[in-house]
Formats: sequence, C-alpha cells, structure tokens
Amino acid sequence: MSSKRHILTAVAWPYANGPRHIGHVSGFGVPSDVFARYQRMSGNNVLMVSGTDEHGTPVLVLADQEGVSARELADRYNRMIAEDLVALGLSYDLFTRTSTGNHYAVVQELFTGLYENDYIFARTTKGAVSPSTGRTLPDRYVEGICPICGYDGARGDQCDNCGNQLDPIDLIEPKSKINGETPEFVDTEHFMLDLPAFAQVLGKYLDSKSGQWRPNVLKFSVNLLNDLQPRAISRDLDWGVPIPLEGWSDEANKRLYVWFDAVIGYLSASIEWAKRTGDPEAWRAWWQSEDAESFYFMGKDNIVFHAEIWPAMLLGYSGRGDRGGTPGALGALNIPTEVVSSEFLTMEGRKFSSSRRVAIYVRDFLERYSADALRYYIVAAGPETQDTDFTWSEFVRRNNDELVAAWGNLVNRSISMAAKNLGAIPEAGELTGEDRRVLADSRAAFDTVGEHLNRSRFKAALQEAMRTVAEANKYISDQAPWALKKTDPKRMETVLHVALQLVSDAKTLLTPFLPASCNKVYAMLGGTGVWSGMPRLEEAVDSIGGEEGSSVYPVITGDYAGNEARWESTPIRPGTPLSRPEPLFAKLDPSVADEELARLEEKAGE
RNA sequence: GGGCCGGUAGCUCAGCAGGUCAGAGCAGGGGACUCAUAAUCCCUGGGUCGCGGGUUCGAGUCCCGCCCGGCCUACCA
Repeated sequence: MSSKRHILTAVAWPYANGPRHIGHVSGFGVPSDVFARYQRMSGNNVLMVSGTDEHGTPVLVLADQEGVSARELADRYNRMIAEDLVALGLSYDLFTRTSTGNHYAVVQELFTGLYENDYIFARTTKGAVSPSTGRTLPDRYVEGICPICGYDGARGDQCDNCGNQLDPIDLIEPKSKINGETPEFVDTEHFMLDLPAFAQVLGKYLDSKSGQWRPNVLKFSVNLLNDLQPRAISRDLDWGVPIPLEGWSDEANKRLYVWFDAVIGYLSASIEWAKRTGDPEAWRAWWQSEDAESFYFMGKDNIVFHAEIWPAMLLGYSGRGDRGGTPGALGALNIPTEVVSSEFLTMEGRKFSSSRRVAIYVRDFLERYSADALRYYIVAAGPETQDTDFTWSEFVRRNNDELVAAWGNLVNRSISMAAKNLGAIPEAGELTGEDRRVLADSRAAFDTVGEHLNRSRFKAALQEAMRTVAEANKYISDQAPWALKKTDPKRMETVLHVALQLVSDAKTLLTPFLPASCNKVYAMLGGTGVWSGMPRLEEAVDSIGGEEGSSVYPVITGDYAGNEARWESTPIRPGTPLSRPEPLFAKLDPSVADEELARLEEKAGE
C-alpha cells in the first residue's frame, strides 16, 4: 500500500439565510462525510473543512425585512446550520464561517495576489440603485416588462417567459422587487476577474481530468471554456469583505462579491484550523504539497464556481494563469483534484423551494428520525448522478426493509443468539468450505466497496456493503445454528463465531455511511475505544469581520485521528462477553408516510 | 436564446467505452424456517428501454430532429 495521503475534503458552504433542508445535505453534506470517514479509515490524513456563507444580497435583504442587522441574521443561521450538521454526524475538522477576521484577511490576500499578477482589472458599468436606500439592486432584484416579448414580470437578468438574457436597464417600467420603487441607473466601477486569461491553462487542467471526474461535471465545465467572460468580483454593498486597495478599502459601499469570498473559505478555513491546532503552518500539507489531493463536494448549481472560477483564482494567485506571474505571499496553491457534484433532490415530485415552503428541514427531520436513517436514505436513493425524488413512503420502506429488517436484524439475531446461549463470543472450531467462502467474500468486500468509495460512487458502495449483510443473513438461515444447539453444539459455536465475524465486517463496511449505529455495534462486540469519531460543537473566539474586539461563535470540530476504525476485517476476540442487544434502529409505522405528507401539504398551503 | 443532465418493469433506480443489456431492489404471487424489531431464506419479473428518423451485420448503448422534466447562464446544493 502507498503511504498516507493528504486528502482535503472541501465541502460546499451552506448559505446562512435560513435553515438547510434535506436536499442541501444530500448535495454536499452526507456524500462528503462518507468520503472523509472512509479516507480516514484507510489511514489517510484527511482535512475536512466548510462553514456558513454569510455575505451577499439575500442575507441583507432578509435582514432588512426582519429589521435586524445582516450580522445578527448570519449569527442566527450560522448557529442553526452548525447545530444541524453536527446532529447529522458530519465529521468536519473545522466548520466555521465567512465573517471571521481570518477569512477577511485570507480573502484580501488572494485578491491582492490576483491583482498584482494582473488577473483583476477595473471596469465601469451601469448599476441599478434604490433611491430610498442608496443601495445597489442586483439584477435579479429588478423586475419589469420584457423589452423582447412584453412579458410583465421579467427579471433584470433574464425573462422567465421568453428566456432571453436581459440587462436591467433595458426593462420597461423597471421596479425594485424589494420595495417596488423605480431604480435609478448610475455609473459604478467594479473589479473583474479576467477569466479569459485562464482559457489555456483551464483547458489543459480539464483535459487531464478526463475519465476521472463524473462525466456530467466534466462536460459542463469544458463547455464553459468556449465562452469565458470577465466576471465582476465586487458589488455596491456594505455587507462583505472590503477591497484591499488604496481608495477602496475605506469605501463603505464597495465589497467583494459573495461568490469570490465564499470559495476562498476552503483555504481560510484550512488556515484557521491550523491556527487552532497550534501549528499555524499545518494547512500547507494539504494545499502546497505536490501529492496532496483535494475533493470538492457540492450540488450541481455550483459546478461553475468549483471547476472554473476557483481553479482560475488559485492559478492566478499562484502565477500560473496564461499570463504567468509570481505566487503571492502564501505561496503557490493546489487546484482541485476532483470536483464531485450531486444532482438535485425533489420532494414528493416537486422542486424544493423555501419560498413556497416545499421543504423538509434537517432540523425537523432529525427531531423525529435518526441521523443514520436519513444518511442511509440519502446515499441509497439520493441524487448522486441524476435528480431523484424523495418520498416519505420510500423513506419508510427503506428504513424498515433495509436498515431495520436486513442490517439491524442481522446484528440483533446473531448477537442475541450468541449472548443467550453462550454469553460470549465463541471460538471457531474447524471451518467448513462454506464458512471459508463466506468469510473470504466478506474480506473481499473491503476492496470492492473501497474502490467505489475512492471514485465517489457512494450508491454502488452502499449496495455492495449491503450485499454482505444479505449474504450474512443467508448464511445464518442456511446454517440454522438454532437447530444445532442440541445436535451439534460445537458446530453451533463455530457458526455463531463466523456470523459474528460477518457482523463485525459489515459494521466496518457500513461505518462511513452509518457512523452512529456502527459505533454501537462496535461496542456491542466488546469494543472499548472510539470507533469512528463524532463531531462536536465548540464555542470559538475570533475577531469577527476584521473588526476590533472579538466575538464568540460556534465551530464544528472533532477528534478523528486516534479512531479505532480501520478499513479492514478485524478478527473478533473469542471470550468477549456479550449481552442481549438493544435494537439498532426504530421501525416506522407506515402511517408515518401519510402523516408527514399531510404535514408537508399543510405547510405548503400556508 | 445558449449550455449540461435526465426520461429503462406498478414504484425507486443500475446499465462505463455498441453485439448474454433488457437488469437490481421493493411491491405482488408461492414455499421454507422460527434465532431475531412477524424479521430471515428460497422460487416467481418478460417492460414499444420518451417519440420519429438515420448510421451499422447488429443500438437504451452512436448521429439528427421533436416532446417532457431538472439545473446553469453573476450566486436557494
């Protein structure tokens, strides 16, 4: 085996304008955690980072509506989201936020590096401004009559009726979507990221990923290269990271645009993590070592930021764009090894929509059902390579038939039988051919499941892992150890030994997907250490937003380095005492599906 | 308008680079067993692979057109 690899697990940053629903965590949350846990079990050095994305107009608009400051709103949802992600068991090394002083400093450093390498330039454009607030209105917040088709209700960026791209200044009778007033159009100067200056290097980069990335991500990204345009990276806003240039930094109403700062979060969070560990340089092993790898997890709407813009930013900062340059103060930085994008989850046939209340929030879900049940459903039936539909009846079915009946019952029946009859893990006597075969198959699954996980094929990986569960159930049924109790007790002990070894292996194979319940199985079989560590919420201190003083905010972190979980078959130890187990999972009454559906309809009808 | 993705058995979905590709799980039907949260195990599936053309000895699998759905096109994953 090769030596330990450094693997950055970069998880998309949830936007802090509300609670996150199960579609969000299907896209970035659960897949990234499965991946990270597997890589740790394989002995690799994983750094898993993310945080809340808090800048930008949507937060500002919502804060205005509620009569609170943007920071107060961000504080509220930052905490709520962090709590939800911990409850789901997502094993971040650091989950932070974009409003920290550290983040501001790193963002400004990247801007400066790009600017000095000549990949950023200023340009004057016309922008819509709200007369009453003096605030710039983003294109999407201006509505009016489409100049092409006459549709009343076209947005400033696009007409939903005829599909044409628009400029807000062309709209007839433009109105602010926020308060209905007529915007003024004024000249405003903005910085642009010169994406065309990366066409060559990005082309080579994407070519080199052929056959590795999911085809949809790659095709999409390659196609983007055909039409690279400079992209604005600043906005007329007072909520965001200030522009670190003379004449701009003290400009109250000019900030870096939210997507520019959000992707830099991967780097700033890595640096923040290193500072917190007491070794401020530790982040470099994941960002600058030539053989370090980075995997980015997100939903399909974010591909452009991760496969095009973020690599361009990193290359430009490192002096590796088409115009060359020199690395900034942090040094040259690695670009993504792989961009893993999920598709979308629909909800009972409808698109998730917070505004229309078509949503199942993570928090509500976990109040009534276990994290592992949700994680199982998301991996087994989630939108890995295409949109999939969440239905409550399918959730109940998967929970009852697969988690409870197949896996939970396997654990229960085998440990119960051994505990009741022997009180401990029995020795194996002489093994039959069938015993050897089933044990060998179980060991072989580590390679097949691991290969799937390495390639981010989570659904296939889980299916293979569950196949070993079915094999174990079949083995027990075929061998019928309960019938051997009187006829051949020694043979019964051997069969139970084999069965428990199969349970132990399956528990290991399922750990990336179902960490909480697998930790329980580990303990049932006599394990005493920490099997696969769970994240925890800590209160952290940082100068928020680069301001004077400090502020306390929650971060997710955890201790995973010393975990017992290894990606291999671990021999069970005969003689280990066993007691009658508690059921691993709760079976759900079929009426749950109807109740939840009614609840959803009720909310949508409000 | 442009781009990307999807439309496969009642349901949810696999089918990577053309020739056991017409599949899996669940539901439904029959049987076995009783250790286990009545769980498990065995047997049982023939669906115009969205529609219409085309290229091939041969196409869910490649090409063209069309229909439907999702996403992106300065940011709800």
